[in-house]
Amino acid sequence: MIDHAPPIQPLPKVRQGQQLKALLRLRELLLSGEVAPGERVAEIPLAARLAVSRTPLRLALVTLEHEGLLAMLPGGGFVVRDFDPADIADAIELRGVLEGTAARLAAERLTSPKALAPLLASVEVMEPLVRIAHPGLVDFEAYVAANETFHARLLDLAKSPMLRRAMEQAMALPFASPSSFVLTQADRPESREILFLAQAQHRAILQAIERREGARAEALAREHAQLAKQNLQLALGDTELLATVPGGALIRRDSPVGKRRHAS
Amino acid sequence: MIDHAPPIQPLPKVRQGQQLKALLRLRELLLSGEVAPGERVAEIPLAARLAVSRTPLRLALVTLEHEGLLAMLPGGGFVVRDFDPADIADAIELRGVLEGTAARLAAERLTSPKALAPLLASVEVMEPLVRIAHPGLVDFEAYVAANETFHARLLDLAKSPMLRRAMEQAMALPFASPSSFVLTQADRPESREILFLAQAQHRAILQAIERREGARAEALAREHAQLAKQNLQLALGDTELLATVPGGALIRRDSPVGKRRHAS
DNA sequence: CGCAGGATTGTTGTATGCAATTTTGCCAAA
DNA sequence: TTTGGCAAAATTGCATACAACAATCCTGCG
Repeated sequence: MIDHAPPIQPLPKVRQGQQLKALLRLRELLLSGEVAPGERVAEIPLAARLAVSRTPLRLALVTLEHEGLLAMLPGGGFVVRDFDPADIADAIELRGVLEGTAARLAAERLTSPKALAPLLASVEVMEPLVRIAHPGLVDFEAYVAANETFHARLLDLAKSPMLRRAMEQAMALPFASPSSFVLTQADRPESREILFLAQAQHRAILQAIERREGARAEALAREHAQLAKQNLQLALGDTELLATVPGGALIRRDSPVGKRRHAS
Repeated sequence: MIDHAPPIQPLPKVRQGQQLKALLRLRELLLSGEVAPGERVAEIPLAARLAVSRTPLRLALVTLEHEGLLAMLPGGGFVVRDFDPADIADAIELRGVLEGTAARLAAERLTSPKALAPLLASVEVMEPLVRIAHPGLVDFEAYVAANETFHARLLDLAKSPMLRRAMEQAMALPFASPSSFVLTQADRPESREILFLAQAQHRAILQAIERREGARAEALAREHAQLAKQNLQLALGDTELLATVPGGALIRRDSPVGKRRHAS
């Protein structure tokens, strides 16, 4: 029994020690909005807050700048970035393009139908969860997990370290992640229908890859991402909903009631 | 006077001082191969060589890791990465996909024909340079400059900061840059023909955007990138040629004599 | 002679002190 | 009241010292 395709180059992109602590805690602070967008990130108090010294903190700052959550200031130092709805939409569009490419490459580079087993497995996990006839509430947690697995396996099938890098970079912004807006419809009555549509697309993508129909696979994966964009539009109208999405605190809605800009 | 404009738009992604010096010099050392692929990067001697201290050097190391030129080691520290032909091909493919998206967005988001002026200007600069009837040698330097301008203006027209980010990341690998393999054909007799073809694609992309034919613009931009892939194949067979391309020292050819591994 | 254990050396990760530059606050002058 | 400039304060950037960790080599024992 062979675990499927191992990574070609096991690159340990993982920091360790204080630097990792700073990175994780600060990222959490940013995504939760505890350190607000527009706010200048002061190193010394932040280092104290994170219980690390300035040196590893500074490394983490540079990393987060590359991830896109921070921006450099002309005079030095960093600010917390924010994103307007157009940015979010473009981020999702971009993910769609990259996933489309992954799907196409998966189709073009498929060697044996057996290689599709992991992808198929994730699809089959989701299948019963989205059945419209299925009684009770949707198990969103299980769906999200399987959904992310699906997208991860799809990326595996593309067999392209370069594409993987690009995808990781694109999904560093949390609201660009495949499942980011799934939970926004947890309470909506039509949620099951939407998930059913998404699942239909999953199956279609799988089929297209299996038949080596690269162009179709690409188009389907792109359209799949449009679903997220649609959910974004819904969420933008509902402040509470927006607060539940991962990086929701970073989304700037152009003055719904009044412009609020507070430092700390 | 709190008449603040909200935009944090102007992102000065520019380092300064010692950090910048370390970044530029080290990047140069990496691209030229003076610090060879596979080699572990020792901080202390390198700091001495670059005439900076370890602190700014370390920041530069993290940056270069994000750019993809370095990789972290499990025990700590960094190695110089290398890339096999399949990686290069995928990098070019990826650039094609992103530029295709830029072209499509440019078409979809075009407001006025006047906005095309900068793109048109760069096309017209190249026009006389590639005329087959044109006497004398091709002015490659001028062509490369105008070509890069073309691709930069195209990215402008997409009006998408997110796409810009992705593109910058993808082109951090120098051989993925639009002009990287142009110079490899400087001596070839058919160079003018190839450049003429490329220019025809430039014109076609411009026209498609002008007519707001997004799908066509995307397909053309993708095909345009295929030209670079073709030049890559040529360069892979010629060691001397490969040495002239920007990041050529980073390309690993599995065996000296014409061994080519098909990436599919 | 081989292997294991330990000391030693070299390297990276972290902390802190210092210098330089930017920002801020204040006061004076138009 | 506004503006210009100057000084003080705070913050970033840099350098170095120290600590922890890993690899290596030597030595002693089996």
